[in-house]
Amino acid sequence: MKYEELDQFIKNSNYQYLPHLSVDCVVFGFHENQLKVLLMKMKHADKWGLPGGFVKPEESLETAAGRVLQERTGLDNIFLQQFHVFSDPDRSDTATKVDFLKNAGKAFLKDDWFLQRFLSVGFYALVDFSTVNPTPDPLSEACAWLEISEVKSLIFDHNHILNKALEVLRLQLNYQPIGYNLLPDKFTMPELQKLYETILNRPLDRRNFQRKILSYGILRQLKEKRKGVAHKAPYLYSFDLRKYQKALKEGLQDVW
Amino acid sequence: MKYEELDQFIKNSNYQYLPHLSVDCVVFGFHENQLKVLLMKMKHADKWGLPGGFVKPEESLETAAGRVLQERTGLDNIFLQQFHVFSDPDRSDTATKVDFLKNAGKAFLKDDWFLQRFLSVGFYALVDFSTVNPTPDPLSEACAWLEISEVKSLIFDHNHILNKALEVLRLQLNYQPIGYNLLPDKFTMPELQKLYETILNRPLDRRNFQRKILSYGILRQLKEKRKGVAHKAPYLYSFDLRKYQKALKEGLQDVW
DNA sequence: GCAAAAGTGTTGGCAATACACCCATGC
DNA sequence: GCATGGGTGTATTGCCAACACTTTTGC
Repeated sequence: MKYEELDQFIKNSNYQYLPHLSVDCVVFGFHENQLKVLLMKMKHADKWGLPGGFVKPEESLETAAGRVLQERTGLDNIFLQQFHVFSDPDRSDTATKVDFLKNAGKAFLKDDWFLQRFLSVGFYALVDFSTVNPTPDPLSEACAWLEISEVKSLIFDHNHILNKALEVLRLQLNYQPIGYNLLPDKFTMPELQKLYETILNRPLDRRNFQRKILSYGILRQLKEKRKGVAHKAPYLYSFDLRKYQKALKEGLQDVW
Repeated sequence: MKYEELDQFIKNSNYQYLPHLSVDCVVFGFHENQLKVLLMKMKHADKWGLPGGFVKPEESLETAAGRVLQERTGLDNIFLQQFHVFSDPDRSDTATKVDFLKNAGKAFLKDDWFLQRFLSVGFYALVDFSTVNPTPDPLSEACAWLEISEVKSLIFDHNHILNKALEVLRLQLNYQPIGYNLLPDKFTMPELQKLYETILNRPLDRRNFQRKILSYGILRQLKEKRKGVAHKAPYLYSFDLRKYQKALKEGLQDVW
């Protein structure tokens, strides 16, 4: 990433974006039976952080988050869900930011746009791992998928944001279908089960899982089977998108 | 409300508060078997709206919402839950605000603080109706409880905010206990049931309701009964606060 | 004694759990 | 042919929904 780009970014921020406000995205992907999250290696700081960005004067938060993720993944129409605003006045400590500017060899003013207090709106995104093209932004030097349990200390309160996203995701599993955004078009029942097990971090019974997930009526069993695999070939499934959307809207089940 | 107060408010806003950002609160109360919401009659506009306010430079959103509600209800330590950020660029149309300033007999500048675009963080609050002392703010001339189904057209996107709050409340009923914040310390089983029925807008079976709610283990049956009522005297109950809090944290039940 | 509200109990059906057997494939 | 993973079936359990009878109180 070129010096001029970062320079440009910092210089233009204060009139390109709304002050005090950012969006941070927890992008979940599923690969080799692991739940992964997209992280950025920050420049001039030996830390990783969530992909994030700022909000333009005419954008909704959803548009802003979508734009940020389009830039970081190359994907349009990502499944995005706002889940919490992080507004602790001390959430992004100034020291870290001052260090960043210093290490970047930049002079800074006491009321630099970049140094102001930020509230951040957390979004989580579910994406098909295989279609993502991770791309760093002006503030970061690398961009990569990390396995959830291997994520160490992140910048600012990003660990907190990530944990909250996971918590919300697990909760939503109870009343929303999941998988359409995380899996390829065709997938097998064991793959879908692994996804659930990975998110819940707990094994599920094969047979009961199948019965339950089929009872939601959102799956279509295809005629084909997965080819070229060891052992018995599993059937391929795809989501019945209409019924899936309906389930998303109306919820899967109610207690009351 | 005196002219000077509104004048003062508008003049001071731009350095007292963060720009572009507001909080709006949907305050639910329960009275005479009805679900009520606290609304404000806006000055110089023949419309009602949600109690709201702005965020000071050193406040978290939760602190800001708590402060606003303390002023509007007289209560401290209100049960507050942030539920969504409303960020449509057109959510608060400028025309309405210009009208407001005109009707208030105020000159206004094109880049008036008050006329800028606002994102609003929605909070919902659950309060004990009987302890609230509704108090207008500088922008409103009255403050009153309205029955949910009798709420007409509100200012800006406040109907949308209210509906979203209701939706979230109904959803949370499925995995969180409710009632501690909405009912007096002692209450009867039929009263608690009416609360649930009112929120869900649907009748429930007496006997099944009792079994289910008791199975959560968050209620304590008291020795006393409600006195001075017609017909058979119902038992009084109170929440076991420790178990109630535990249920709030851990959730009532999981599908997976 | 009658109406209205509240306390308590029973039953049938469905759904979640736990578990077992058979089938296909690679080595 | 054996280990591994996948497809399918069943029996038991427990919970939920529907429903009935009894008790208390005011009039």
